[in-house]
Amino acid sequence: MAADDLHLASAARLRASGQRYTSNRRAVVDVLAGADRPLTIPELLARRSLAQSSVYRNLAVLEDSGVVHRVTSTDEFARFELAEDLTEHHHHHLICSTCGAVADFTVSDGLEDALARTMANVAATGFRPEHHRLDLVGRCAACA
Amino acid sequence: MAADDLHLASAARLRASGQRYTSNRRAVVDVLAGADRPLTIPELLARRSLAQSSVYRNLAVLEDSGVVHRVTSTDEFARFELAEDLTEHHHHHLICSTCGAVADFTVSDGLEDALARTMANVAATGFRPEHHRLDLVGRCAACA
DNA sequence: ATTCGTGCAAATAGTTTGCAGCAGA
DNA sequence: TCTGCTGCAAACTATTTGCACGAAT
Repeated sequence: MAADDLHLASAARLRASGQRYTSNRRAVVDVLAGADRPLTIPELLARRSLAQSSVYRNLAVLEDSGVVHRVTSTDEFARFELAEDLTEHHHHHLICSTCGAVADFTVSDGLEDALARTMANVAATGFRPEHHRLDLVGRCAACA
Repeated sequence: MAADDLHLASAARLRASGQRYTSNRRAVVDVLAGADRPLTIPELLARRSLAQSSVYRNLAVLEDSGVVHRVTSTDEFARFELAEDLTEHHHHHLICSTCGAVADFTVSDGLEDALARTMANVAATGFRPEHHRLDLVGRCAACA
């Protein structure tokens, strides 16, 4: 997706939630769009000088509006990435069990289909699946 | 696995790490063995009256020794369960996106095989997979 | 006797929030 | 103008740690 379309789509989702697409929020989306993996707040602040509290607040707003997605790792930092339907890139995460680093990866369509079938089956138990989370946990190149 | 064998195996793993199997640690293993899902520290404390700091410290020791496993959800609480090779019950988690509740579930052997093949493929990239994590995120019965 | 575990209370750190000033509709 | 965003600093909360005492070898 082109950068302009991304911002247009982000603005639309915020507007749908009664929120504005301010320059700070645009900056957050920009930084996340330029990363090839989910970013922590310190990483985000290192790439764009913003008030920490505004970043926390804006990420919460962006998450509520479905523009960004929160990723959980093994360390104490929350990580954020753009929603998959904005990037049009369904992917999963490699998570380092030692340092908590997160990288993106994809799997075959066949496996994704199998996952989708599994989700449909579980729906019978009273649980309403929204999406799945397939992570590979192990040692990253730096920690191996 | 019988309760006695579980404690025997737990004691052996701790000893291998140069740690003792104290009554507090045994109590933690007991409580986790009696739960059908990962427990938070508050939940653990509610089931057995222990000092909070000891529970945190003992869970860290038990995790290092491979007796318990830490589970991450969407809320701010860490959750703990017995290691799969102690319970002999490979499973995955249903995670509520609203309240963070976690429940266990299993998938077909076919899907597990496909996951194993995927893990083998990713190994080529410099990442050394240790295990996979397949979670279904959605609304639990209480939050639906 | 010496090493390690325990429990209380204090410290730490990621995240959230109150508030006064500013900006956009 | 009026609502809501911003940024600073203070508050909040899960988790960690210092320390003195007790238990185990």
